[in-house]
Amino acid sequence: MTYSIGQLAKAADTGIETIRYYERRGLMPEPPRAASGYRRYPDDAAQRLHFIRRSKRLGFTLDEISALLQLQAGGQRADIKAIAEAKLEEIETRLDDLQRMRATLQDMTQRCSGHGPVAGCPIIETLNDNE
Amino acid sequence: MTYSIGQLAKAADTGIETIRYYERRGLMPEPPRAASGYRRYPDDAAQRLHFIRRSKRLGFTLDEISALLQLQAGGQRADIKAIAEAKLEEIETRLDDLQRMRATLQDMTQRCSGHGPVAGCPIIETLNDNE
DNA sequence: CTTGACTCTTTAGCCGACTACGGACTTAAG
DNA sequence: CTTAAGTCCGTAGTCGGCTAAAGAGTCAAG
Repeated sequence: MTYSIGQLAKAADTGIETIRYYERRGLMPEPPRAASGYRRYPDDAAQRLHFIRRSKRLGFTLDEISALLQLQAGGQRADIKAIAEAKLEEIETRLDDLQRMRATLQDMTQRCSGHGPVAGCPIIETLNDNE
Repeated sequence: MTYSIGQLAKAADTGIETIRYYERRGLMPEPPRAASGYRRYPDDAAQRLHFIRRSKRLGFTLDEISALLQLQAGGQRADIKAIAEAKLEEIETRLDDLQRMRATLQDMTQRCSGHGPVAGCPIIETLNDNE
């Protein structure tokens, strides 16, 4: 069984343009074509596309996903793990940043009554504090 | 005392180009010019730029910062608070997303020995799982 | 057979926030 | 006075990941 690009898109919940974009980027291999020039995707294309989408949801960039796909086709487990660990660290850094931002925003909104004029508003005052 | 654009940039730890960009965007008012055409910033320009940078670090977009600056110059505290609360929610959503990503990445990296061939690597297997 | 949905390619645009470039002029330090 | 550093302006490029549009050809249902 083969998929048209539209069927494949539906199966992976992406857009057609996205699939063609992945092809241009080298993430999806060029599929065989029908006589008309239409792409005819074999079964494993869906699997590959799912891999890409799932990796993306975990925060991997398309370049990183490229690397993962190449390693999947023949690489060392250590290399895969290294990429995942690097991503984990990256996400933890972003979490730390966001948690700090949240703390400040929480503090600001709690201290602001939400009534009256802007003069003396704790939020504005906090934003005006240098450092 | 006045600042040249370079001095102002240094004071707020930004680039000169950034300041001119903020001017084009309407975040920084157009300063008076010397006879040569050079920008001469009054003292309060530094304050305003600090406000912008600090807001940015908290996750506000330049458009949101525009709104905050306008409210600062004459608005209701409720409007300020609404913007801050919206940003807080946005950040909490992003935190939730990242925490889910972290959990999956942690699980994957812990289950992967990091030794041997890719075949059977838990990370790859997880990425291949549909849904 | 018709018609509407699908697909093709190439090229360009979008988001946000800068950042760079080039060529000319001005200022500050020595 | 010299010279290096600063500044001017306008335009265009960057990053990542799509997304759109135009215009033509193709497929599937009725």
